[in-house]
Amino acid sequence: MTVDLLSRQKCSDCPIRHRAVCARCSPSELDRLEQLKTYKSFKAGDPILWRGDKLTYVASLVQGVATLGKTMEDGRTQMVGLLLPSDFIGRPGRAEIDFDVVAVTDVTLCCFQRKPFEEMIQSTPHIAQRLVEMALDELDVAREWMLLLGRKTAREKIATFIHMLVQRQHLGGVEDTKKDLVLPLTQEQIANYLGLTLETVSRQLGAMKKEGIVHFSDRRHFKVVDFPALQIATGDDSDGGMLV
Amino acid sequence: MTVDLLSRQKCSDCPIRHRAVCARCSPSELDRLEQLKTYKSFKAGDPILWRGDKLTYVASLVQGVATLGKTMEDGRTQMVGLLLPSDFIGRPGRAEIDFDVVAVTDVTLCCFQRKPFEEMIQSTPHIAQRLVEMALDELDVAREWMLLLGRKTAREKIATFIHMLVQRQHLGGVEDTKKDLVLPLTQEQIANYLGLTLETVSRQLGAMKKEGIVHFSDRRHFKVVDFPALQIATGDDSDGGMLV
DNA sequence: AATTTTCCTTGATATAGATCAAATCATGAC
DNA sequence: GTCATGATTTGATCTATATCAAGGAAAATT
Repeated sequence: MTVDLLSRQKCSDCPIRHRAVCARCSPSELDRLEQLKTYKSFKAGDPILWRGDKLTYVASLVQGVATLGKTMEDGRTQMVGLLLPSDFIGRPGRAEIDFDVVAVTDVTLCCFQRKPFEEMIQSTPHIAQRLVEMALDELDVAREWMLLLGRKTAREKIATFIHMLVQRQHLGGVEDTKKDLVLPLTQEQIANYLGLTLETVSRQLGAMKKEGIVHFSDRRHFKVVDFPALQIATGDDSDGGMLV
Repeated sequence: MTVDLLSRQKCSDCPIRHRAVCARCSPSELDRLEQLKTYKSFKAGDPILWRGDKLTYVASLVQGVATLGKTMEDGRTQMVGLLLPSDFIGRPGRAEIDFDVVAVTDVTLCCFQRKPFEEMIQSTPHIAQRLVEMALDELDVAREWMLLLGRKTAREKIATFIHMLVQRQHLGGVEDTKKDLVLPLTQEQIANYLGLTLETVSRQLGAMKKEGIVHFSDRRHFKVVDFPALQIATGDDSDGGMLV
């Protein structure tokens, strides 16, 4: 799901009230949700959920970064999603997940017990509708990533990854182009996200620094210096997927 | 979404009544859906929807096979989904799709105008819930495919693809193992689905024939001779992703 | 400050799968 | 039945990326 930092700002407490389920909630519905709400914290590196875990709650990510990953028996791993603040974890109507959720940085979740949450959905169609939309958004992201994994070159993968970070971290203002962006993952994690090895990630990132497309102030903070070049390097249509 | 051929059999007319939205519909709700229903046919090779098309209807695939695909400017294409009978096309709450839907064989769709369909959802929460479940099912499939595209070898990809066809075409009975299965795609299409080239698909399929894992009676019909070997070749956990 | 650990870089080499090229095989059209 | 068109097979070669290996830089821990 796309982060909508603007709407998140409306609520310093819990973004779920604005983005995930509550955009059209009445005061009484918000009250009910408020009562279900609890918080959980995880340290960087902690597993949040393992594959096969029973899902006893659904949650909204309030702070930090987490990854969704799948691992094969021999250790090969593929990340299948990246969770940033305001993203939603959970499968209403499903008891289990079949991937791991891991905290990359310290993470705070705003949790709702699954059962009462599902009961609430039954009586509030607009929440169910919102959940359909969110699931479809995620599906679009997953499919975009399938194109990346199946057909893009290493360079295009890295460029697309950076481009995505820009999209998800910008508040929309042009001013923000000047601010440093956060690279929330190690290069090994990026590799697992892009279906590459860490060496290839290092080499490609190195090349993009040399070519003056991006600039790193330190390992975790960077700026896009040449945005048009970045966009071209993604291999995507320049129109960004909008209608012709 | 997984094909559920068993439930499809309950209705020779339109599978959507049983699978996609109507499992828990009351007679009056079914009547309303009946009134919205129209059929559309497409010839093999016809585009059903182009990227950027306005979605005026949602639909259930009644007959045939269709693919969801993304194409880059330079012609590289990646399939992001395969539609078999009883699968659902459409994005309630979304006006556009950002991939192409193409009929691989002759296709019959059972269509519902999007607007009235969405209005109906508003008043029937269980349909919305069903749609959430379907979207989450699709998401699981997409993520499984991300692992395949990002980390599996050519051999594992082909084996997984065959394995998936078996899963989706079997009615569940052991007897069916004896019957021939349909390979609905050309090798080029398989390549685009697996992020490979057609030559690699041909070579790997050839090898699996030689090794006696599969047997082709003709180009489009095959049997799995050595199912355990197939399963091992997929690279997946033998427990099939069930809980530990 | 020293030490350990984790992360990143760089080089040399190997290889799976892509690419290029040509037959051969089906299948439907006429 | 012949032709034409697309689908498949097979071989030779190439190349992007993986793999193996080692050193260096930053961050965390003592």
